[in-house]
Amino acid sequence: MRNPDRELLHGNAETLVLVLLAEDECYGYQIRKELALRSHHYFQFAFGSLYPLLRGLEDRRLVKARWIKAGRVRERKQYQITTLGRRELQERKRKWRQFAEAMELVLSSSQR
Amino acid sequence: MRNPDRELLHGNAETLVLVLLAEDECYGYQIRKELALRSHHYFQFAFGSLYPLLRGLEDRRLVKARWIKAGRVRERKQYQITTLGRRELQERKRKWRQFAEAMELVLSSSQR
DNA sequence: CATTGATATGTCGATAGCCGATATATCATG
DNA sequence: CATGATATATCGGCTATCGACATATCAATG
Repeated sequence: MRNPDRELLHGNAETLVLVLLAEDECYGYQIRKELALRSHHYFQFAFGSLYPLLRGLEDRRLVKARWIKAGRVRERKQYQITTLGRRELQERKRKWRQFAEAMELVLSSSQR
Repeated sequence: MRNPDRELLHGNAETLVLVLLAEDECYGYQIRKELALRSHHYFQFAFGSLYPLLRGLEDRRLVKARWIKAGRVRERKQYQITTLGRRELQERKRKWRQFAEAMELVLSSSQR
């Protein structure tokens, strides 16, 4: 990806993808563009991260996929979030905020 | 560690340790306790993470260490942050907040 | 008509960071 | 005398992310 700090992304990449899919169905390439847009170009997912990640979500039934061919030979694989995926997203959002809160507690404790 | 979500910690463990050392010198076991305290028991570093991490900071000259023997045979290894370490901490804090901001941008974008 | 860049999906091996298990040793408490 | 807290350390394993590579189409530019 050329994500500015790849270690920080750890465990959050799937969350970000699920956020988009909770809104509307998307295909891989589009997800990448949309995440870049919404994060003011902070997130720039590597394809080597994105496609295996989507496969993982599919295997765990958090999303389901179908191929769309709109005149092109190389089709798009469109993903839709499942009910299970929505539940997972809620849980992940909660955990992220909990983590971020704990981080801020420590980071701000030393500024006295 | 039994950290609630170990993936989320990725890349931030060193930052948390540096925060404490920027305030006052500490030894490993103490750092673990203090981080638990300040994060309302969210962070519970594993020793298998903590000691190699401290060694890494030492190797990169972000901290320096000395052995303290206060009557005990098993001594404490006390760490002090260096000037280089303080610079690194500022940079890491900045990057963390940048990352957290990008996360929130995406997470909140779907709540319309 | 040829080249370039954007679109589009995918695999594979490498890397990095954190953890569990294990080892060792002292000291205070009950 | 046993247990739990204190204290440091190593080693192998896991998992998420990434870089490099492969493949293919289509639109625009010169």
